[in-house]
Amino acid sequence: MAGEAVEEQARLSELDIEAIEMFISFLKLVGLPKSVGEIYGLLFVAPCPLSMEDLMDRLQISLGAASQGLKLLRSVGAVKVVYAPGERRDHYVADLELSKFATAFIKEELNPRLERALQRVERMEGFAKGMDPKERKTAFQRIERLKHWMERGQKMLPWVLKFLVS
Amino acid sequence: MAGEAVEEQARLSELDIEAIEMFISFLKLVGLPKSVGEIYGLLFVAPCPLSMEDLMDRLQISLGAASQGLKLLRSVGAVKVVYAPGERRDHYVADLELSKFATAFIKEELNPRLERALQRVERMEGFAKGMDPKERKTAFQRIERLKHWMERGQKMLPWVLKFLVS
DNA sequence: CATTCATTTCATTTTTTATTGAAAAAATCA
DNA sequence: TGATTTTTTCAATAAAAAATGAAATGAATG
Repeated sequence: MAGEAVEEQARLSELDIEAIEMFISFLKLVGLPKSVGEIYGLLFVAPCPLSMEDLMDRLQISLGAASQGLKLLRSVGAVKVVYAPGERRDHYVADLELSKFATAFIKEELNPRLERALQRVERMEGFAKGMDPKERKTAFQRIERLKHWMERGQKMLPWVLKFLVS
Repeated sequence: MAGEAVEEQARLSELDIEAIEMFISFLKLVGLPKSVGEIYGLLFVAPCPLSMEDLMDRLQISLGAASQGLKLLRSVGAVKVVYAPGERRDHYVADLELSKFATAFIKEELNPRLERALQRVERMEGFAKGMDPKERKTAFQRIERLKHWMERGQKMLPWVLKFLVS
C-alpha cells in the first residue's frame, strides 16, 4: 500500500497519432464520433491488447466515452475482447478487417433507408394518381427515376460488399 | 397598392412531404443538413420552377437557409437556375441526375481523405522503421493492410462512379 | 457473502453544427 | 442614376450530437 498510483504520463507515439487521425477522419465518414475513431485507431497500431483504462489514459477520454466507444466497436465486430490470464480487466484488440465498418454502415444506415424509401415511392405513386393529367405525367416520370435509382443502388450493394469483404 | 401581401398558407402536398422526407434522409447520409434535403426534395417533385421565396414560404425556412441551401445545391450541380421571362426573381429546378450528390461526395469528402491517408501511411512506415524488431514486424503488417485497403478503395471508386453516372 | 474493482448507464455539460434574420451587396428597372 | 427588389453574407442563436462523470450494476476475489 506504499507505491501510490501516480498518474501515468501515457504518451502517444507519432505512429499512434497518425493512425488515430486517420481513423477519426474515415470513421467520421460513416457517422461515427471522434472518440470511436480514436479508440479504433490506437488499437489498430497497438502491439498488444489494451484495457479500457489504458485507452482512457492514453487518449485522455472519459470512462463513458471509452465504454460506449468499445461497445459500439464490439457491436460492429471491429474490436474483440481478449481474456488476459491473471488480469482482472478485459483487454481489447482491433479486428483488422476494415470491411466491418462498411458492412455495418450498409446494414444499419443504408439498407433501412432504402427500404423506407421503397415504401415511400409506392405511396408517392398513389398520390400521383390523384393529380391532374399534365402534372401527373411529370410526377410519374420523376418517381420512376427515383425507383430506377433505388434499384440501381440495390444492385450495386451486393457487388460492393463482395468487393469489400476480402 | 390595395391587395396586401397576405401571408400565403403555402401548404405542402402529401407527395411533397414524402419526397422531402426521403431526401432529408438520403442527403443526411452524405453529410448535408436537413434544410438542403428539404429544398431539393421539394424541387424534385415540383411541377414548375420555384423561387427562393416559394421555398421559404412552403418549407418555412429562413432566408439564410434558403439562400445557402440553394448555393450548395447549385455548386454540386443538383439545382439549376431557370430564367423565367418577365419574372424578376430567379427560379430554380432540380437536376434529376441524383449521381450529382454521389460524385460531389466522392470529390469533396472521399478523395481528399484518401490522399491524406496515403501520405500518412508513408509517414507511418517511416516511424515503424525506428521500432524494435518484434514490434516492427506487426506494425509493418498493419500498415500494409491499410495500404491494401486504400488501393482497393481507389480501384473501386472509378467503377462506382461509372456505375452511378447514368 | 461482503468487499473491491471493472463496466455500463444516463442525466448533465460541452462542443459542434445548423438555422436565423439583420445588414451589406448585387441586380433590376424606370 | 436612384429607388426598389432580390440575394448573399455573417454574427448571433438554436438545435443536435458527443463527451463527461457520478451513480448503478455486474464480476471477481478472498
